[in-house]
This record gives sequence, structure tokens and C-alpha cells, in this order.
Amino acid sequence: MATLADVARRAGVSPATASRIINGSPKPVTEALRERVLAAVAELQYVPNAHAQLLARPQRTAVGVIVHDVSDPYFAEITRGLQRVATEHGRLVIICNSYREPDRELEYVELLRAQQVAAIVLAGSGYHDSAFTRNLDNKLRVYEHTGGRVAVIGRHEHAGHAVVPANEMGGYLLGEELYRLGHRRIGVIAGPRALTTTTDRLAGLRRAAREHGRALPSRRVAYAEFDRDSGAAAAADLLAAEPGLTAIAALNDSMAIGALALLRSRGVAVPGEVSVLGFDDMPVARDVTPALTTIRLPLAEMGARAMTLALTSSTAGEPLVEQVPAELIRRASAAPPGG
Amino acid sequence: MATLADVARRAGVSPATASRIINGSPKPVTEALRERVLAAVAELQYVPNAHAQLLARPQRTAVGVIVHDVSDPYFAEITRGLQRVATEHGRLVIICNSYREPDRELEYVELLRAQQVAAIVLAGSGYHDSAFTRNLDNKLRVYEHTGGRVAVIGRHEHAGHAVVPANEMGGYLLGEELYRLGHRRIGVIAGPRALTTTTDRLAGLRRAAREHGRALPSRRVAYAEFDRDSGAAAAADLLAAEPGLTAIAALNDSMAIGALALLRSRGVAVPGEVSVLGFDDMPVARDVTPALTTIRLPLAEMGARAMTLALTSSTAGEPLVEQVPAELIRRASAAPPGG
DNA sequence: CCGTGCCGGGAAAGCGCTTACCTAAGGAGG
DNA sequence: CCTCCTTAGGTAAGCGCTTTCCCGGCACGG
Repeated sequence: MATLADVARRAGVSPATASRIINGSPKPVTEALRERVLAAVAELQYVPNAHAQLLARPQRTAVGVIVHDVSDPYFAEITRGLQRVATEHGRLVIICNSYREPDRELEYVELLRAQQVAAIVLAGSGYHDSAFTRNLDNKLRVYEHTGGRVAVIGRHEHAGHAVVPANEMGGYLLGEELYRLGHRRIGVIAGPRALTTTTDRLAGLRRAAREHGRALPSRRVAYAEFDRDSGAAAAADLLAAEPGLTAIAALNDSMAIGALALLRSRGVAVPGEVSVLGFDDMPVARDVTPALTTIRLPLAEMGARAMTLALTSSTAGEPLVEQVPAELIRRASAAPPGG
Repeated sequence: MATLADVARRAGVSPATASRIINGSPKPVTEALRERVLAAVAELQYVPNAHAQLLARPQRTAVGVIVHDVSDPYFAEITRGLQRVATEHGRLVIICNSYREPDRELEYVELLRAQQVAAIVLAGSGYHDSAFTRNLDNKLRVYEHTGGRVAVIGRHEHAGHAVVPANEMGGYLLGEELYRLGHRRIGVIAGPRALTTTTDRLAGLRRAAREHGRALPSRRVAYAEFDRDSGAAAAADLLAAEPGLTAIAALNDSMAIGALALLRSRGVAVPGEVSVLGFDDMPVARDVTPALTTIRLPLAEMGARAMTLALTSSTAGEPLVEQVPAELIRRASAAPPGG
């Protein structure tokens, strides 16, 4: 691997001069030298060692992103937004998948700190584990304390700026739509219990139920893993526990799609016999049949806003919290019961 | 930011000793000192500067991945496989999106080289631009020359090991199925002309046509961008140019889904009036209606194999080329014409 | 013709860490 | 009891780069 010293030697100049030419430093340099150095760079295929540069001039350039799983469309969309903004700012993005393991999240914060990233963006639901939460929060604060910036998406109990989707309100809108359509026997496919996203969305649904003088008995709530297959299994459980269900609300689109698949395999008409509703409005929601009625969250935009917060807004003073509204998208998968 | 010197000072030892304790070096150290140092680490929330470590001990630990776009399900799946293997090897992954711009790919190779990554994995189709290809190849060779490892997915004209999906054969299988079902007026939605993936898949389709004594006139081939919306537009063009089409073969699933959406919006029955076939077997292929008949490529496995090649196989000697078979998956979207 | 100022370029320090090498102290062997 | 080896720990060099500081040479003004 060619080093700066190699280049300098070859061009017959000092490393200092070579460095100045390569980095376009303000210090003026004779044209002849410039050309010699540039030629040497080309001949040796020299690329500066980014680590050495970072060490010498502690100007952090990369940003870290911790998500549950990039290949999950929910995070893929968020990541797209994050990447776009990061690229606009000339930042390199290091993506870490926690695969929903809190401990791995902790490790990654440490690792990103070691990498001297300029900012850390944490995307994805928080956990109902106060020891863990405190631990994470502590690590983030330490990181912020040393000049790092942090933004979180979908959590609010942490250090740093936050972009929080209206999960509770989304759940409420879902419930409202269901009651408006006339459903009374509603099953819910919830996400993992440990996630605050699950709790928040469920709370919204419960609020809507209460306002209509009803409740959500626990036999009508099945917990799944936020993925398609466990969503299908949960739908089966729900149907077994409560054969008269006229609607199933899933707390994300993947599980709704799983429910759709199960219903189709059993020959149950959607929305004729059972309506199915999702949450998130992932791109595929409009392509399944029937197209999914769901709650839209502007995922890519949430990512973009979080990255913007992390990169541009001051770290001093109160952390900013940006609320992101949820919106009901009516498509074909929900209709009045028995119709 | 606390440094090793801070820790050493606080523990009353030399930086050397502190380093040895923190990194668990083989050199024996008294228990009392060990505890003091560890305590200092905890108190100062010390995290070693990864760049300084890398500089001092040139042991490359990160690996770079260049894809067209992670949020595209095709790459999301591949990336999942890549990540899994990388994590098993304790490697950090830096993901770069080229957004299908060759120049950006070039830049990223440079950037990853600067980051001293242990390996670079390039995923996604190659381009029909020999100047660019030579350029890229050259950069990769230079990188390999300095001890870097490279693996490419879906290209073969390059330095480094390769995992190549049977694109031509997949196209052939698609064609065979179409002719077997009895289709004769077949429209094709191709991907970007500049991509070798497009050419290869199309070539397979053409071979099947030839074997059945037919050709693929250019008015029956529409070029799109490998995404859903341009796929829908291409389907519309195809229908306009050739109203009697009984089948549309799309060269990836996203475009097939776009075609499905267009057909549905026009009230055209699939597969009753027009059959639709896809390529890749992305996860959503089974969830659209009708479920997509498509060519399966084991995407995640391709990613895993590429990362394995990059991380474990020798860089000396001939680069390895691993062929990945394509497989026809029959679902509901293709049927005999007119029935 | 000399002093002053400016400007292009080099020497060297230092970023935070690892590690080869060295040293002082203690124990074993003669 | 002295020498020599072992061992725990420290000293310092150096990884590849940037940047401050300095120096020599030139042009200019007096």
C-alpha cells in the first residue's frame, strides 16, 4: 500500500507539500510541484489512509445507524431517507443490524463510538426494559458528552433528538375506522410485547374501543413477531379463539400480509367475511390483494429528518422532539362487516 | 474523549500496561493492576479509538459492500446474507449505495480502500460500458494487490471471486414455461439496457424462443428501470404496441408487480387474459394476487457465499467463480392463454 | 547596496495506540 | 553469597497523516 511518504519521495518533495497538494490546502504551491505530485499519486494509485487522516485531523466524517434489520422493508425505507441526507452532507454511513437484541444495540453504540462517528442514529422501537433503557441512555449521554450527536427514531426516553411517529394516534385511527365501518368483534395482531411500539399502537386501539364503550379482551389480542409468518400464525390463533371475528387489525403491514395469506389459504373472503388492516403503509401494501387499508407513516421522511437533526441541529440545550403524524389510508381490505 | 493515557494515569500505570490489560495481551499482568486499570476504564467510560488502533496494528476489520440500493428488496435480501456471514466473522459492514451510477461505484471503491477494509463485495449487475468496466477492474486489482480481497455478485468480468446467478438459464426457463403453456404472443419488460443482467436474462428468453422456432421482435420488448412504476408504464406500452399479448414476462419481480397493478387497474384478468411472470422470487412474490410465477434466485444465500469467499478463500491463484442455479417457481400468475 | 517583508517549501511534532525492547527486582542454582 | 535467568512493568519507536513553525530566497523600497 503506497503511503504519502512514497508519493513525496517519488515526486521529490516533502510529505508536507504532498499532503498540501493532495488535500488542496490553502497554502499556495508552485504549479510544477503540483503536477509532479499528482502524477506520482496516479502512478502509485495512492489513496490516503482514512484512519491516519482521522487521527491527525480529528474531523469526524462517518455517521452510524443502528436499526433492527435493514432488510425489513420498514427499516429499508427509513434507511433510504437516512442515507439520502447523509450522502447530501458527504457522510459515510455505517449500518448496524441489532436484530432486535438489546444487548447488540449496546455493543454497537460502543463500536460506533470507537469508530469516531460524528453521529449515531438509532431507529426502531424502544424496549420495555428499564435497566436496558437506562444503560443505553447512559452510553448515549457519554457519547454526546464527547461531542457526538445522537438522534433516535420512534423512541423518546433517550438522550439526543427524536423523531417520533404518532403510534398511539395511528392505533386510534385504526380503531376509529373499524368502529365507523361497524365492526364489533375485532381481533388484533400485536407485535412483540417488549417493544414500546406495540404498546403505543395497542393503547390507541384501546382508546378508540373505550370511546365506543367497548373493550379489547385479551383473547382477541395475539402477539407475534412483526413478521409475515408469525402474523399468519397469530391470525390462525385469533380465528380459533374467536370464530366470529369480522376484522383483524395487525400492528404492522408484514403481519397483515401474513394474515391475508392465511385467510386466502382458508378461503375466507377479504374484506367480505373478514376485514384486514395494517400499519406503516410499506410500499407493498398497495400491491397485495386486496390492497391493504393501513396507517401511513412517512418512513423515508422520518429517516431523513432524523439524519438532519443529527447532522445539523445544535447539541446544546433541550433535545428536539419532532412528532410525525399518522394518516389512515383507505384501500380495499376493509369494509363493513358482512358486506 | 478519554484516551488510553488518561486511563493509565488514573490507574497509575504506563500506557503500555493499560493497553495490554485492555486488549488481553498474552503478557502476564498482576491482578491488582488489572483491577485498577479496569476500574479506571469504567470510571472514564473509555472506549479505544478504533482509528488509532488500526493505525498501530494494521489489522483490517471492516468489510465494504457496494450495492445499487439497499432498500430494494433484491439487494436487501443479498445484504441480509452478507451481513450474517460478516457478523459471524466479527466483521463490521460498511454499506454503500451506488444508486446505479457507475461513477459512484468507482468512488466507493476508493473510499473503502481508504477505510482499509479487509474486503469489498460488489453486488448487482455489471454495466455494458467497457471503459468503465476496465476502470473498475483496474481499481479492484490495485486493491487486491495491496492485500484486499474482493468478491462480486452477478458479474464475472472482474478481479476477485464471483458468485454468478444463472441469469441466462433463468431467462430460458421463463421462456420454456411460456411456450410450454402455449403462449406465442409474449411481451417482455426488460431492465435497463446498460446492465448485463438485462442482457443475460433476455438472451435466455431469446434462446427459448429460437428453440421453438420463434423470435422476439423488438416491439415486444419494453425497457424499464427494474422498479415497480416503470414496470407498470412498460406494461402499458407493450399493450399499446401489441394488443393481442397473452403473456408478459418481466425481468424482475418489482416490474412484474407493476405490470400486475396496471393490468388490474384496466380490469384485465390475470392469468385469464394475460399471464404475468417475474424474476428473482423476492419475498413479496407470493403475496401479490395472483401470486407470481417467477424464477427463484437464492438471494440471501448468494450474499452469504460472496461474503464467505471474500473472507475465507485465498486471494492467490485463479479467482473462484461459483454458479448459482435458477429455478422456476410456478404460482398462480401464469396459465395457458385464453383459459 | 542593504534591510525588510513576503512567500514557497521543509522539518518536526503530535494525533492515540501497540509492541519490541529494555530494565529492575526477585528467585534459583552454583 | 554472587551470578544469571526469569518476570513484571516501563520506555520509546512508529503506524500515516496534518499542520504549525521555521528558514532560505526573492523582490521591493529606501
